[in-house]
Amino acid sequence: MSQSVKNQSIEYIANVMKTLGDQNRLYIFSLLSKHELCVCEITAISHLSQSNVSQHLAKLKSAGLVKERRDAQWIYYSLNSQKNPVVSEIIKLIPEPPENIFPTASSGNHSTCKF
Amino acid sequence: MSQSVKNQSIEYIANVMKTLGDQNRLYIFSLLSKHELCVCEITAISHLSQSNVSQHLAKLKSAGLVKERRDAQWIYYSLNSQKNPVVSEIIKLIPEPPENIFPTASSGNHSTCKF
DNA sequence: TTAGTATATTAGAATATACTAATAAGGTAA
DNA sequence: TTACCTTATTAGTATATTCTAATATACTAA
Repeated sequence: MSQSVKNQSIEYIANVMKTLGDQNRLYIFSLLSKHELCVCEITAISHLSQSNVSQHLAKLKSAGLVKERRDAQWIYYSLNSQKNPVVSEIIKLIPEPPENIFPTASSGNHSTCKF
Repeated sequence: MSQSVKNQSIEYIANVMKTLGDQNRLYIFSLLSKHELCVCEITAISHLSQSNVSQHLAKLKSAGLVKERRDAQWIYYSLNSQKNPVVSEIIKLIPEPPENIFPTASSGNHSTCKF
């Protein structure tokens, strides 16, 4: 914890809590705590609609909790742990998703998104 | 951390986050992290209505975050740190309220609630 | 008992949220 | 270019939330 979490304003912490206070968003956050994932992978794992996943990711991003990286058609999301000290503290609070729900390396070549 | 926070279900953690994802409730939670307070004290410090404070406290209690203790007319609320391992983890995330907003011991004799 | 104080509950209005369906936008590859 | 894939955005609906105002409940003390 290089920069103290406690230096954040209560307004910001409340916004983080509100953002993660939705079951589906917290679940997406927990997925990203284990692996960087593209939107279609999250959509497949979560059984939410693509539109819904996209909207949840936008809120997570707006709260400074995730970052994105484009690779061809795919946009990969991951937690913003490096820049945001709150993220690593939150990770300690949430249960880890089972590893077997994630696509395997062999299935993840993205010739087409079949997840 | 005698009992691990990570053993809690993601549904429960989401509900805790949702409960604390309101600025006013998070503020009340932060007040209680420093002092046990009765409803009229919280009402005075927070500048919220008595009804509103009561409703927020009911939600905090329903989420297992606070407990109450009656003393004559007054009901004192405090954090449920002993029974709920999540509480002490959350405390680490939130900024501390300034000490000078709390009623002093001399003003707190409750001959009438003048806070 | 009655009056007064502290807290909880209810009803209702205004606002915010999550979701679906449809469409737009950005990129790839033939 | 066109067809296709991935992601984002928009509009609209259903539901949830926060707050105020009014009232009810619980306790104390005269």
